Amino acid sequence: MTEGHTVKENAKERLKSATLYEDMGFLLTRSRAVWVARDRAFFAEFGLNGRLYAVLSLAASGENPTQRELADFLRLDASQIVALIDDLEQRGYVERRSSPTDRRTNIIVATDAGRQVHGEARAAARDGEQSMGPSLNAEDRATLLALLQRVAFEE
Amino acid sequence: MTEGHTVKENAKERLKSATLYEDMGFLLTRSRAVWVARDRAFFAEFGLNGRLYAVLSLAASGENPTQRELADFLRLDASQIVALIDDLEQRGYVERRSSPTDRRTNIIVATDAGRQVHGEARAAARDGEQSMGPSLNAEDRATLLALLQRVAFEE
DNA sequence: TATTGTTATACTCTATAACTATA
DNA sequence: TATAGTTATAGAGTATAACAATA
Repeated sequence: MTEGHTVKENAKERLKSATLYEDMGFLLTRSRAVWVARDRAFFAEFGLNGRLYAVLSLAASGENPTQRELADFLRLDASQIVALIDDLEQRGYVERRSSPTDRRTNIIVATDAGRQVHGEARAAARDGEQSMGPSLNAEDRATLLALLQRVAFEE
Repeated sequence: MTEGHTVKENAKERLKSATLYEDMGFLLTRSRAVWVARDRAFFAEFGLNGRLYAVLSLAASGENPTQRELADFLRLDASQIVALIDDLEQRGYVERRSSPTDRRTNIIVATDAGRQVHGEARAAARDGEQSMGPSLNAEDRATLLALLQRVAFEE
């Protein structure tokens, strides 16, 4: 039993000698999976997931994004934004406001309820990161954030 | 036209003021999407995708992993490993060898052809990163890699 | 009893194409 | 002609449950 556990952990360490352990694509994939699996629990408390949270966050930013701008920023197809907005709108968290200058475009803004939920979900995720997150100090965290911002928005 | 492009880019910059731009989960998700979209072209040349490449890479590592060990290292369910190995085995890139000490377990090893393809795919991805990748210098890249290794394997 | 590999299933995410109404 | 939003569809990725063989 304890031996089994030890063997399994040793295997995990052993495989770190593989070239894959230096592969950026693999590390980004595994890091993201670990991170969102933890976030999921905190967001589920508010009926949200990562994508709904992201849209709500931008809607609550005060920048009045259009659906197209949401799609570009989140790197999702415009068709996916439709379903996400539909969902949040039905719950009364965001509103579609037609632009006064271009009747094709919708401006997405968070309602009071939407801002409230976003604030609570954000706090829950932040607290969760502190209690269960990786052992990154403030400096490491800021460094990682800055590097990811460059990779994420290079295209 | 050029104005439209400018407006769109400004919107993207404008939304960076949102709290989401500091959100680790979002940045990991977007970084991964950007990275694997680029990798996809290089891997497709060899009939591979990110997950097949990862399994092949571990099979070619010389560490003789079992299917269970592959699942743990890649953070995939054991049932997903079955299909990936089936695929690679049919192409003659890996073999299932039953363990001499435990008849339940399969040890996965790359064939000569598998090692060959893995080497070529790895070189193509590396070259592609240099020509199309983010403007990270060697130090930034190493820093990012080390931080991601910690996040990816914290659990 | 517990673990390895396996099959099956459902759900989410992602990628594409085509349509409409406006510009 | 081009763009914003929408609908539809198929494929890839992910999460769970259950089973047979073996430990």
